[in-house]
Amino acid sequence: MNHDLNSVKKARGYHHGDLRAAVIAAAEEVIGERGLDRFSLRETARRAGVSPAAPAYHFGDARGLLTALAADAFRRFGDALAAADRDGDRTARIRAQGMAYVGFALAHPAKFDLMWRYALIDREDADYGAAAARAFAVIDKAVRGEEAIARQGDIAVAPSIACWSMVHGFARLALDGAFGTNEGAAERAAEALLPAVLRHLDV
Amino acid sequence: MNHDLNSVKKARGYHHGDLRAAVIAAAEEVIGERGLDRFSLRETARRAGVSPAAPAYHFGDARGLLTALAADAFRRFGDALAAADRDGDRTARIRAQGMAYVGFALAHPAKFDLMWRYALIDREDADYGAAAARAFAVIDKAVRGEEAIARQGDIAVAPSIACWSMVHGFARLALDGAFGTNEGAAERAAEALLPAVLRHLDV
DNA sequence: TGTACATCAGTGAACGCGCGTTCACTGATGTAC
DNA sequence: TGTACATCAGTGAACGCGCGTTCACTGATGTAC
Repeated sequence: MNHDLNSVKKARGYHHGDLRAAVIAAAEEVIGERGLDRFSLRETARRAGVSPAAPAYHFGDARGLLTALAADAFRRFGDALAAADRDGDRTARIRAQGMAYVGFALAHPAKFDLMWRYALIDREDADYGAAAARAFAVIDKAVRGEEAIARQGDIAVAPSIACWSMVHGFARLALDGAFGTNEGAAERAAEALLPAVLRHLDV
Repeated sequence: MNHDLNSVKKARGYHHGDLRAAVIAAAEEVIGERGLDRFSLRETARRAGVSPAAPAYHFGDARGLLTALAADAFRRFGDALAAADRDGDRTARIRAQGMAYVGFALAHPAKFDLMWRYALIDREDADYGAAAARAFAVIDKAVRGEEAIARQGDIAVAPSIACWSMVHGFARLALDGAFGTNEGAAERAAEALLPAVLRHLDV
């Protein structure tokens, strides 16, 4: 267990062991602490304990690193949505997923920012695109159901987009302080307001 | 007519005439062309034809300028929402306003970004806060109606938040390329998809 | 099992950049008498 | 109406900063024989 951490700590010198993963983790730490707008590749390298040029070997440039991190974030996001899609009637499933959507955004604000900040990432990246598409597929499956998707295709996607829009908008507004800027205000708003808000979604 | 432009062009030298407005306009131009992430105070000063230190006289620092610009943007945004709130039944009014909401975001993407990017602005600024609050009040009035607001207060604000969340989320997703990244894809999505999406809002 | 050599995965110094802000200054304007 | 003087609204050079990237290099590892 904890193989990664050990290899990271021990294998000092020219060969790090798993620098790629270590740099991703460091980048996550940096944007988590300083916010996405103050991300820096040099600071990330510093935290990973390597020279400023080291990340380039694995990611090419800063954009490449952030794209990899965004893809990773989208995968975890999709997993969180899928995990929330448990048994129950359709309405309950959709609401549970909506709560999970907003919950992820509030728990990982900088990551959530990054996932959508196209100025900083390579939106043509296949890995990123696949992870993002999969997350939406999880929503679409809960809202329309697999048979309906197979039967209707993309034509009748409006209900899923409506659901997506509502939870995405709520999450963004909460993160952007629309429901208060005090410590924990967003979380309290999500708890107090989101269930009532989701009742106005008719799909 | 066109007094501003003339005074700007003629009054070269130590006294500009209306540098405050000129700097705001230049900043708007900069973020419109380069995107909010590449805003720069020096570039703004360059475009306004003044020294890099000039904006400080009116705005203190870069954050002060962006805050003033964001407040300005929120005022116009509120105006656009209010202008869309014409006669018709309640549902039609709400939908018209939703279209106006998304329309503004797509027409002024950088401004819309700025309005919510509080890493860059002073969220405690009274002018900004008032302009933002007024925009939401316009939505709330259309969704709940004036008497209901007076009667219920903030307790029953959920329908308005639901509406706000849905249109805000749709706008952000469209801007962030969720409906396609080609030229005009966001606009086409708004036209083709948004009316159908708004039908799933039950307030 | 030992050795030569290619390749991998880094180092760290250096480059040039544009940035936000400061500072001492000064030309233009407005006001009091 | 004229003049002294305070205040306003800028100038422009300079400072120091951290940044992303490049470059020549080198130690560690893996492979072929």
